[in-house]
Amino acid sequence: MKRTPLTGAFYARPTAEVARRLLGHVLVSRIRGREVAGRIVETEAYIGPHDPACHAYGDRRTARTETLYGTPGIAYVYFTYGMHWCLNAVTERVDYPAAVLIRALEPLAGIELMRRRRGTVPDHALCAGPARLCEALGITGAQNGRSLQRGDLRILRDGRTRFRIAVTPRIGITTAQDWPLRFVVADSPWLSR
DNA sequence: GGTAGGATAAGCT
DNA sequence: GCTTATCCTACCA
Repeated sequence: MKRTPLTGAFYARPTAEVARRLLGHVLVSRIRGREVAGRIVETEAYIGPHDPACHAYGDRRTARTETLYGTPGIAYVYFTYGMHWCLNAVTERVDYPAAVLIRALEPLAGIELMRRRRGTVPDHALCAGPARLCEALGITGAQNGRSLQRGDLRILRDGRTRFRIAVTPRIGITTAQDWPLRFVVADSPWLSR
């Protein structure tokens, strides 16, 4: 079955809606010609200048956050805690800084390569966390600002699977801790926690 | 099963 | 100097 990329219009909508609707679709990495793929099972929304947990809170437009202000459907990849990369899909409209953090995948293809990249971890931890999935897929700052519709990183439509969605507060943040903006495939064994 | 502490650097005040 | 959209290991139960 042929899968096609989610279009720019898919991302040009309210961020929480994009976060919810990304669940079940497939993230494919073809970095350095090697294909690795997983189904998105956990996301979080970071919604613009009025969201205290968003990097662009207060409309802080800097070299780092510039990508968040870009075209919906590009990747925002940032570096944190001195050693980890995290992947987002930019949403809404140009000049409005919002994105969806991809927090966990169900591994679908290239699992041997994921194991080599991740080292000695059980399979359920291969892509269970935003930095873990970036390591498993080979994602770094080289992908920041790149389209998710073509090239090294793509998110492909897949509506075949049915599942229940659960909503919780976001993880690892210190402000706006009660905002229900984390979306998960309920009961998936591949979640970050 | 659980949690505390450390790694390690960009970006901010 | 302090914080951070994290992860791993060590240790305790």
